[in-house]
Amino acid sequence: MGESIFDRSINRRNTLIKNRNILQTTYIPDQLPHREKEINNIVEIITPSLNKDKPSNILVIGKTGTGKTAVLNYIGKELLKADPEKKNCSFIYVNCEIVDNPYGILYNISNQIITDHNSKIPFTGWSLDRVYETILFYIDKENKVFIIVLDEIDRILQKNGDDIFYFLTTMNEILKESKISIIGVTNNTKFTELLTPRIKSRLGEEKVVFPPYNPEQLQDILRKRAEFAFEPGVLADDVIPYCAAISAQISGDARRALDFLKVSAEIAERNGDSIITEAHVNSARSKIELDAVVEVIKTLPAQSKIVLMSIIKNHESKSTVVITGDVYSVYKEICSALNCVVLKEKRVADLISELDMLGIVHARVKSFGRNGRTREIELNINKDIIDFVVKDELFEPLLKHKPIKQTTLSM
DNA sequence: TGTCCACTGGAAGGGAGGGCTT
DNA sequence: AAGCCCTCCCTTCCAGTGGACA
Repeated sequence: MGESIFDRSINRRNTLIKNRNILQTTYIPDQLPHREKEINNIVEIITPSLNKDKPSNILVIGKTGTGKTAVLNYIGKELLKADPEKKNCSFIYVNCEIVDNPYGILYNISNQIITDHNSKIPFTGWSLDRVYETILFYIDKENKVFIIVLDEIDRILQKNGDDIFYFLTTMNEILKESKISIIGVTNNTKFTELLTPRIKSRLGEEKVVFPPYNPEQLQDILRKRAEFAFEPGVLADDVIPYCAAISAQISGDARRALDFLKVSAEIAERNGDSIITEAHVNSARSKIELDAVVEVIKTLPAQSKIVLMSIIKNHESKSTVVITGDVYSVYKEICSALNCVVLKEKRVADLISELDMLGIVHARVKSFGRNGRTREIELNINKDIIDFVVKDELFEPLLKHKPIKQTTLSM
């Protein structure tokens, strides 16, 4: 057998991590430490469903990484244990971050209710009314309670208003045999304020708040996972406390803490180190931050990239503050150089707002008196990432264009 | 004190693109 | 094939506005 270029790499692999899966943020452990109270709370509210009685609707509120999704998935599993044949209740989970339009949500719900392949709802094409009627029919046919979890529920609200919630919460008035109960999950503490009154009272019959984890709790969580995930003795003593401390500082986010641990281990493995130390955590920290931004920028639509590029160019060429109008004029130039569609001012202004929301730029409204009221736009990414944007293949024609311009000028 | 700038922010609507229905 | 429907991206329209300046 000849030597392969993979040999060295394969020998080095998996020496520290025993079970990679456990460190994944999607992994649901058998126990969820420090969420007992919240679990009990929810369980108590939804227990009536096992007797076909309709539980109250619940709003679950808590920041990212406080275990909301994990708890709900866990409860879903347990509910199935209590009613294995789904005679009295069914648990339905929809992530509204992935499908954020009314049709998509109803489609998703229907997929989990309608088992008969021939009666499934198509993923597009029907009127919402028809989808709604069909779902209603199949729900009622089952004669049981449906618990519908809408994760990241604020996503829908942003784009579509709360009509869909009205649909869902009024279903019970039409249903004869079955009942549905909604569990809305959000990390926006002000979520209820954004709802119209008719929905507010219905959706928030009960509220369960998930507080952020404190450093000790985070340590606990990490230790439980580390025990199964790592080979014994590969973690330096201070690694877990350190991971816990920095994530507690940020927001008590267990997901992030876990990520620190996982990426630290991966970095150590790649370096061929036999022990994971605080230094690895530090590299992990910056790697995670960098990767997140790069990922966001990579997946930006072309027009957004051009707008971002316009902002970058403005900052390169101007020492004064950059405002919406400046960005737009550079934007127009770049578009014509790239030979692509030129959007109108309003749209570009909106794209700037989107970049702001993604945290790539800071754009705050400011009045310049006689010079009007507009946004003052600052970049919120470092030099390396700016380079990354500029080198995007989308902007290659920009480099080629220059010589051509020069020749036309000299003629 | 009022004016006026350069937009903002919200609403409404068009039209392309997906796909179902008859 | 013609007629629907929903979503996405975009344009058009417009009232509203914070603060420098006259």
